[in-house]
Amino acid sequence: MSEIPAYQPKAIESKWQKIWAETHAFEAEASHEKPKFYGLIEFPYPSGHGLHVGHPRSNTAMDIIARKRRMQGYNVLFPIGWDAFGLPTENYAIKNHVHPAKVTKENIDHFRSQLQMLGFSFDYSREVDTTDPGYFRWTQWIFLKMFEHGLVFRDKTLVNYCPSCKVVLSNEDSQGGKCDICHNDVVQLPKDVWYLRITAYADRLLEGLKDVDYPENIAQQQVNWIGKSTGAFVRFPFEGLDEEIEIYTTRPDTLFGVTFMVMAPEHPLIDKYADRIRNMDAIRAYRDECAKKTEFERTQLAKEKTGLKLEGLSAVNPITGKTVPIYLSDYVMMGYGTGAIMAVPAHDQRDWEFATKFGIDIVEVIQGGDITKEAYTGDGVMVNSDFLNGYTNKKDSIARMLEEIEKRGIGRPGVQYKMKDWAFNRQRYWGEPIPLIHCPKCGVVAVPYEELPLRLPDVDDFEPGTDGKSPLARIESFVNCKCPKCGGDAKRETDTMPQWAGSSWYFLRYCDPHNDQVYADRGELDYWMPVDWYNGGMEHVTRHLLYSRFWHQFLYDIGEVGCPEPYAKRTAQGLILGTDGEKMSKSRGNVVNPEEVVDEIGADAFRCYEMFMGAFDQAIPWSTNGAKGCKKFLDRVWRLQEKVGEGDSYSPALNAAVHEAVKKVSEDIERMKFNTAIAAMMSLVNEMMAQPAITRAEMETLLKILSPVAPHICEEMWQNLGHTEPIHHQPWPVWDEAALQKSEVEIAVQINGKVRGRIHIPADLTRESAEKELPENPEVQRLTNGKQIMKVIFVPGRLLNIVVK
RNA sequence: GCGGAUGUGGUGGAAUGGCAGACACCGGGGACUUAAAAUCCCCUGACUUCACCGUCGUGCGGGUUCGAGUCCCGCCAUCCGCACCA
Repeated sequence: MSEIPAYQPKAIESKWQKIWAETHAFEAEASHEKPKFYGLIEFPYPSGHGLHVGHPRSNTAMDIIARKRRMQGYNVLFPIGWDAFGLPTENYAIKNHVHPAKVTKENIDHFRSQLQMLGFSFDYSREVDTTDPGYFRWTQWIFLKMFEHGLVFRDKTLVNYCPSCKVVLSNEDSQGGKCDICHNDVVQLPKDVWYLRITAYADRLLEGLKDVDYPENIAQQQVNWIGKSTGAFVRFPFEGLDEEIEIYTTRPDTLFGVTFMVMAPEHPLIDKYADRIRNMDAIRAYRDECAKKTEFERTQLAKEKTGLKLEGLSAVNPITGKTVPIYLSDYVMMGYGTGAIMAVPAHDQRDWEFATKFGIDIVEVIQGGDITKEAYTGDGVMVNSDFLNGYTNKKDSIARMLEEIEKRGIGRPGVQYKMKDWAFNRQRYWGEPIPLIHCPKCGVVAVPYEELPLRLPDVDDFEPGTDGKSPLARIESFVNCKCPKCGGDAKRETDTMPQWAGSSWYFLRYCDPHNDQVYADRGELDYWMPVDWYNGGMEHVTRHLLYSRFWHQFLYDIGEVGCPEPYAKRTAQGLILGTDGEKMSKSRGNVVNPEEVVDEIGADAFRCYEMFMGAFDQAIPWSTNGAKGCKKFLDRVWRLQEKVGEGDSYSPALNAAVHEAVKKVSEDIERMKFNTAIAAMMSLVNEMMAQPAITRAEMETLLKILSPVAPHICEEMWQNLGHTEPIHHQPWPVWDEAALQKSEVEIAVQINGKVRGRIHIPADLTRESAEKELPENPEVQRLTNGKQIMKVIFVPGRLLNIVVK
């Protein structure tokens, strides 16, 4: 035992980070002999602000798992890269008159150094950057494959448009009517837009969830977002016209209760028959009114139904032959179903409200509620419904009605999804150019594969055009080209891909990042894929996680990858909040900078606190004092060096405690219970500190199980013990169940379920003999105090409960 | 409205139906020190008590059980996501 200098995290950490870099310590092995482990975190968007303490939570967790896997003998792929296209960089570039490529490079360098400061065991040799032409060449390649297979199409519809960012947004990017980038209100505009047909994969995206290990809330959120419903399309003829209007309903069995129909204000059939409609002026006024409403007004304030009747146009109920009036109302959306509904006010609350306001008949077809007060949506006996009368079961009545609908040829069963096709083009500069060409003769033609990558032209004006076009549209040399098919003059598509394009397949590129022949060698893909464990944020569940599953499923379908789902297991971390319990943001001024924390307590203590502060999947406020507590813990670990003796056994109890800690830490890391794993190590260290001496083996085992959490200090102490091989090459310790066994245990004695005392008993006492012998124990005798014993319950190692009268 | 989660000391949080509050933070007391920092030791859910003992205690109300923070039924509150989705 000798004098040990104080723990100096700064020196130790930079020393080991340098050694790891020089020895390429964490690069995946090229050989495919070992079992593999592919651990993934969402690659960061390198913003100008750098990291705050929330970002490393995911990285630290997966780093711990990756380090443990290496020690368990796996060939580990734990890569890092940069999701670097996107609007914040472009906006920064515009404001400061620098090229986004330059900003991106600076930001990446800053991010990389921040990550290295924290000692993550990334394989930096496999870094990818989505803005690198060598990367986005393959983003464009996959896009063209989709184009080839009919998954890319152009359509003029109402789209989400952010007037502030001047871009069209997907549904996923405009959730809640707010722009995902600037959080301003999104408006609905009719526009020509490129779509990816993600709805063709809606069922696959649902089905695939059954074969992967996702937490319930993530799977459920995807299910809700996809929003599958089954029902029927039914056609109602217009009275006196050779034209039908189709509706979608989930309750075709209520067809006899239809008393009116409602069309979305923008429904195209209205314009088609404008000359027959007598109140077109009023209709146009109503449309204008609806278009002006914000999302908030439409959903929150519009409890009161608005609308008006179509004069001069009505429909016929195809099952009853009765005339049905048609109304216009904005509670019916053009973007879902067919943009028109059959209204059954007795059994749909929205229809009920509308009917009540406009004095329309309400006809009951399902008994069980009071339809004068509100719509009845429960089950009941069907009435007023001809051949359906007497049905009591929803499933049966729907099946019967579907049969009838098909027999009469007035409709068909059908499925609807809330999820919409993915609006894929952005009218901005800093993204992958869409490799399509508009030829006046041939139409839309793909850029030939051999011409990829289609590079971004170098310009110095990135301002989005006022005409709703991308800045690329102003560059003649880029726009004008020859049609690859006919050789005639043609023009390039000038929009770029959305932020989510590059991230939809990056996990595949990591498998073989430097390949310039294919996006990744098939042998590498077959070895590494699928990702074994993917951790990330909840905010990506209905965007990146859905999009990338879609791209991967497509690649699987065309035989490019060998597994149908990209991620075998997905987990998500909770947010780290500011010390005030609010979400960290620059505007709130509660951002904690990791550099300052590391400067004060070191990266190891920082990592330790990130994992110790609370349950991994819960949101937790940052505590500066809590972080310091972890520094104190590592100080104690460091001082343990003074206690390492030459003997090979000092305390059997401590030896058992070491085995217990190995077991607890091994199991807790797998369950992402990092907080209790660290608590177990703290307890062990406290116990060790209380000993006069500990053995070298005990010290070494502690260092091994602590090393994934606090790698630098453990490498240093490992080296101080005289080792020349690094600790991350050591095998993960195993615990000995036998060593956990104690000869004697203390159990609680309960009387009628309340703890009254404690006794020491032999650990191997069987239930049978315990229940017979223990009531004789003097302490138990004292507690039962001569009362009549009704029942004795013995839980080995836990307690004895005596029921007395 | 629909879906998901959460509710435990002053704080963050532990707890396969089996000793509630592990492990920390904060706070209090003591040791060491000229002093401070660091470190070490002790106390720290509430009420009662000098102390032991005892009583109460996991959002609220019921229930199941020898035994409930945990399971069941009914509420309340907070957070997140979606939302006039036919």
